[in-house]
Amino acid sequence: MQNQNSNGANGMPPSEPRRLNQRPKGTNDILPSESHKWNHVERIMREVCGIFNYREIRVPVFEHTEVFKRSVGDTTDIVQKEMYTFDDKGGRSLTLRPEGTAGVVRSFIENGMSSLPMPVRAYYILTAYRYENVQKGRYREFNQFGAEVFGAARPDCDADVISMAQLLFDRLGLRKTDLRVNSIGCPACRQEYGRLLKEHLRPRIAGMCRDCQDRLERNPLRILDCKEERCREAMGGAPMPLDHLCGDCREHFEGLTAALDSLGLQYAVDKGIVRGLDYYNRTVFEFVSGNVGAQGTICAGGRYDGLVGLCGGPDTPAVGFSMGIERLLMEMESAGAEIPAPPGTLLYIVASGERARNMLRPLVYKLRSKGYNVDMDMLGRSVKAGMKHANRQGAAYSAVIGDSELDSGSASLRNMATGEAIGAPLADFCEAVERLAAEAEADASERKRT
RNA sequence: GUGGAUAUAGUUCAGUUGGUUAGAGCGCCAGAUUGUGGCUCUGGAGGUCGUGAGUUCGAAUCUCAUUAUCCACCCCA
Repeated sequence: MQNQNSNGANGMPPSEPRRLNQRPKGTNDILPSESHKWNHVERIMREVCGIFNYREIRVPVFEHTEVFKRSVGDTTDIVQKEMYTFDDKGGRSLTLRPEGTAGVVRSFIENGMSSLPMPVRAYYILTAYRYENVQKGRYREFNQFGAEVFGAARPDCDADVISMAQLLFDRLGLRKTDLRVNSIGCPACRQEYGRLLKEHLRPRIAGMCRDCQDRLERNPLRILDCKEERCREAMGGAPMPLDHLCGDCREHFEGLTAALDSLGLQYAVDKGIVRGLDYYNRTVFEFVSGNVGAQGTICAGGRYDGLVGLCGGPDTPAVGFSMGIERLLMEMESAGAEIPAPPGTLLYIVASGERARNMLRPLVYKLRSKGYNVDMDMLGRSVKAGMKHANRQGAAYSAVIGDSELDSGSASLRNMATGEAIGAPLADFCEAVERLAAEAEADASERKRT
């Protein structure tokens, strides 16, 4: 068969020119027109974390593959089929982080943080990577915000962590997030529970889906999470982890609910919540909302008392959560949460003629170095087109400065909202602009108060 | 890994039973008598119709493959 075109032949991946301007599947550009939303959300996260005495931790985008295998769990889908794993040129197996906790725990151990005064509180805002099929609220590169507390075993601490997530939602304007809590017990009660569950399932397993048949031996807890109708039916009357906790775990869970009650937090006990990562024990919780398509879980967390020890550190209790920022933003969008607009242009100057441009260049820079958002024409547009651009850019004020202003030594500052213009001698133009800025600020804070 | 839908300008979309030079709104650029925005009017730029093959005298339109996007399952934030 003849093929004169070397690009895009049958079965070939997209041709090179096409790849050059197409982002990889499951990645997103955060455009200049929307980055202020991210900045807003991240700013509030940092504020709330500050209030709760968390400090930011930044960990590498990639780790030794073992770090994730060990902590996330060898049998999980994440490790088995979703990790971006590669060998570097030195033959080391590295993996792009599929979540945040593993790297934080590694760092906690490596940097001897267990000898710091407890509890150690840390938060992170990072990207994570999972090779999955893309759908609404689920991407291959995604952003996570998370918080971890090390060294506090009491259930109050679980409630403390949950209350931080709640305050964050409040401050982001999310009123309708449902908190669900559960306990999946410790390894001891889980072993006992696993036996009971298998007993319940053995006579019914034949009628259940393939996945659940596999799960029976590998990870029976996951069967609780299955959405297949026939499996849910078979699970009717099945024992639930929460009903078969050991004494200590029971006490811990009661301590948690008591603490949540005392904080006045609304929650529902949901015996069906399990976690997809192996490291959790005892407390697990989720914040759920219905506006992100099928991906309703906006925040998920729980306790992972065994993880630090499992990764080679001293036994250290820990709790934490993480949330997907993309999902959070979708949720805010549909909840109509207010997101403040980015700061706009105070003054846009239309420069007419080379003489004016030369005079204005340092003037604009001087105003900018004082902190004012002042802009001038960069394209040599006509006065009319320049005004049009000032309007589109949302400038509060505009000024036209050309030969006649230079000759008369005076320009006028035009209020773009009202159309009125006030005179400003070029000799103290900066002072006039500063006065306008002060007024605009006063107006803004006035408006905020009412 | 599985299933469904979709792919035409920067963007949102039209495009008849296959027929000549593929259109519109918005956006962008420019103009509507001297150097002043928003409204209106006029003009302009911008498209190998996702890619590759096939059927046909002729394909944006029909067939197949492929890639991508969206949604759902699985799983998860």
